[in-house]
Amino acid sequence: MRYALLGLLAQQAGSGYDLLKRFETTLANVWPATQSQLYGELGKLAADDFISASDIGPRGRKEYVITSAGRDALRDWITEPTTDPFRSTLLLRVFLLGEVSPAEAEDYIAEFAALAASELARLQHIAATTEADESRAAFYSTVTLDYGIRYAAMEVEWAQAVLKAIDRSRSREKRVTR
Amino acid sequence: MRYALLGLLAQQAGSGYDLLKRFETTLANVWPATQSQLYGELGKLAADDFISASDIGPRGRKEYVITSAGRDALRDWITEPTTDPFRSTLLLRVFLLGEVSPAEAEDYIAEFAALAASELARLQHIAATTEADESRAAFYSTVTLDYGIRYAAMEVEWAQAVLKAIDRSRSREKRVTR
DNA sequence: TTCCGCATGTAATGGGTTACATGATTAG
DNA sequence: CTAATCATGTAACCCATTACATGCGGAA
Repeated sequence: MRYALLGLLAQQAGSGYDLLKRFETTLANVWPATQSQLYGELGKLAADDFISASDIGPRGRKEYVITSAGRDALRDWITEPTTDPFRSTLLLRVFLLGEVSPAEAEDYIAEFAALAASELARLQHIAATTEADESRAAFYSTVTLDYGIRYAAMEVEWAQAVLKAIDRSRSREKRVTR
Repeated sequence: MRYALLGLLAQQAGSGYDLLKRFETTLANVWPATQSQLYGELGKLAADDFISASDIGPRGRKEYVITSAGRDALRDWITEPTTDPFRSTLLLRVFLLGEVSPAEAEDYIAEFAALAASELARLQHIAATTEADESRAAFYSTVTLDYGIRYAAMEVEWAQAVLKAIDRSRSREKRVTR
């Protein structure tokens, strides 16, 4: 969260409220966070002198700006190698799908396929309705969107492959039982 | 975590230590957890009567068994629709890659591509060296592995596409500056 | 008898989620 | 005047990570 906010402030200064709005339309897709968390983290960033409240406006509005120490910290963080521990309730459920009836398992996968397909459509819609911009920030924004699209497409294909495999093993079982 | 343990116990009873071993070789790939967490959760599951210590052996070993309440809870949970909030430090970094120099950005993606490729190789090796088994549990285990392979392959392709796009925009910039 | 593996836990800390809580401005 | 939006925060709780802590049993 820390670096999500620092990154948004590096692109453009603003208040917590501003950041919240920008956050929701951009980073929330790759890094969900709540309003509580955002304000809390802003306080900590300010305490560490990575950002500073440059101005206080109406309603106690604080305009935050990134400091040079903040910029340095951000750049260091961005180029650190990524080690994302992978954790998925979907795969946890799938792994345990042998514990429910074959019919329920099939339903579960089918439901997931539909969900993934609608997510794919949603992202493709965004890609289609966003016009290109020359900035580097915009470039990397489309690149992250592309990741999402490939991901969703992969999930749809996988789910369909699983459904086919379930069908195959069902007809095999029938043959044996007969 | 709760249901990961319940699921393992549904497949086969055992001690915390047993579960830890089984966990490491199976579910840890989709749901990382530590030994601390495992023992803590076992205590809570026992307090909720989802599991019970059927026997106490040497060294204070407790043999846990799933109860019928536990089985019911597990089945209910497995068939609940999946809503995985997606959170990725990779994509957070990529989104902010405009904040570092183009050369650093390219390096970062190239490094990631290599990482993803080695992960893909690792998973394909597992798939190649695991012989098939007829059980339903084994079927869903290969299905989760297949997801991992498709995922890693997708990441490799995506990273390569990004590298190509970076190259294209670099040569475009050269042309303009000239 | 000594070491490895079995076997179980506790404590501190940090991040995230949910819910609660309050109040000022401005547009209509 | 009144409702929507701007704007900021606090508190309780849960989950996960890291580090620490202890001790028995069996095999060589």
